[in-house]
Amino acid sequence: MSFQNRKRKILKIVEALGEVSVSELVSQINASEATVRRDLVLLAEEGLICRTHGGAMSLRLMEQPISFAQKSAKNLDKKAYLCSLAAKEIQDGDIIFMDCGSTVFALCQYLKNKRIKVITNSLPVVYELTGTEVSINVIGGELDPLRQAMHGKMAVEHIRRYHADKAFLGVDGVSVEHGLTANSERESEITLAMMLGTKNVYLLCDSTKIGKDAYLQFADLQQVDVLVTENAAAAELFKAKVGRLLY
Amino acid sequence: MSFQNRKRKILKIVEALGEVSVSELVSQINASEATVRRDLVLLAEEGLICRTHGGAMSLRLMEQPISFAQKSAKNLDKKAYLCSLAAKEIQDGDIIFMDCGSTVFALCQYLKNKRIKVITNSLPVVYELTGTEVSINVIGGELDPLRQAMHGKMAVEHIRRYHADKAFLGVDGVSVEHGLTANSERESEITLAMMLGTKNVYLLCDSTKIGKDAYLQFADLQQVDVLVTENAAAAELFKAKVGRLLY
DNA sequence: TTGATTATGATTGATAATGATTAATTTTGC
DNA sequence: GCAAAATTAATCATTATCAATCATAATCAA
Repeated sequence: MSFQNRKRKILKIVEALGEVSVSELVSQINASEATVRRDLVLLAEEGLICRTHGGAMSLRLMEQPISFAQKSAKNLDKKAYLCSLAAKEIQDGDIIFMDCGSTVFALCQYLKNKRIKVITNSLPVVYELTGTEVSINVIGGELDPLRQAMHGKMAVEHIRRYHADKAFLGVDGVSVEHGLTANSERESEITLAMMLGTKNVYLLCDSTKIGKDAYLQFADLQQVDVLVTENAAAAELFKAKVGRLLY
Repeated sequence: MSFQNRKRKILKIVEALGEVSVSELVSQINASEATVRRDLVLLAEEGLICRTHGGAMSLRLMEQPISFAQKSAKNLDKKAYLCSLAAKEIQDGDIIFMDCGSTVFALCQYLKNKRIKVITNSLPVVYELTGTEVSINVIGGELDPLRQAMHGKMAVEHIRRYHADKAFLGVDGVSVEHGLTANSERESEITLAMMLGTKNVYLLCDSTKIGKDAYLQFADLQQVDVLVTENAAAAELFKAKVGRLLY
């Protein structure tokens, strides 16, 4: 079998199983351990798989699910900046949706003295805003313990019942080509429901998310009224696509 | 299994459960204690988890200093006793309502290892049960910052959508003459809604509540299936009025 | 054909990962 | 505050895996 063919097969197997051992590949493909190893090294150099001790892993599995605290610590100054921009758009009396992204969470600190109503499915947001001027409406539903947020059918229905002046939303990726993308279907349902229940959709996006595509496309750029980011250059890419840019 | 994959799994488990023991990880993952420990050390060095004596914690939980457990220290032994009674009534697979009283909150500690679904409007209950075996459904609605619970029309509607096997409820007062009474109208709405959506209504009542009347009567004793208390003498007063006594 | 080149397989010493053991440390119960 | 119990870090032995090397076979050009 040619190298090209083996490479294809190996990639397929790795993607299908997530993780494979060298010996497993040896038995699936008709080749010696030495050959399989050489192939794996080459594939890893091309950045197509992740080499592990004993075999290989798909890159998909490699991206570690970082914790919420970590996520919110990441790019903190970027987030702080774009959140301060976003916060200026919020007036007393506003009713706003906030979803469960870490960027959106960073917005909390700018809201504490505002007399607004926040409707959210994010427990960290709830914790952060309890005991402040903000009045909170918690979106009910099944608790996703990993994301510390409520998801599911009931949550979506809850959102449908309300109408907000503004929605502040996060995504896992946004690009001119593929619009808004997310890694989790359940999470994107929530984000989408909030978009539909709001006059002014604000997308909070630090530049690490821009140009990146996550696995599920769930909305178009046309549905975004204001794109808030900290990177002017990145923002300009979207000039014609979204209602307004804020940076 | 490769280190990468173990790392992923460990992170996932830690994030989902909030806190895990080494032995638990050992049984979930196929590896020795030594290996798990080494992994934990590495993960901790990367700042992805927080190493504890005996296991690991998610960073998220590390940051939450407030333990609602301490808040409800009043009549703790009484409550503990009657909660242990109540907990025995709960089987794996049950779906239960829990309202936002402090007595009901005390029940949490007996539920952590049960494979049940809890539907609740109480944030302390949610916090306490996150990271345990229990699957949680959060009742949405307006957050009452004082009681740390969701109330209002939306919350009542949320409850109406569900049906539970058992409801564990608290009251501010209960007497043979005036039945179940509460100090807060909004809170009693929730309790009542839960009663209506359940086959088996358990009323958790330490003896300080018995014979006492709060300002609003919202339900009759006939609607209570099981009265759980720690005081046998007080309980006997209700013998003819409720379905069953547990003390 | 022949010589060079490449791909592959086999061998082997080196390296890495793991599990068991044990002494040290921390926690817990009194 | 001390002793018992639990947990850990450190060490070592074993095993699995790897990279390097060499040998062989296939491929190709001259």
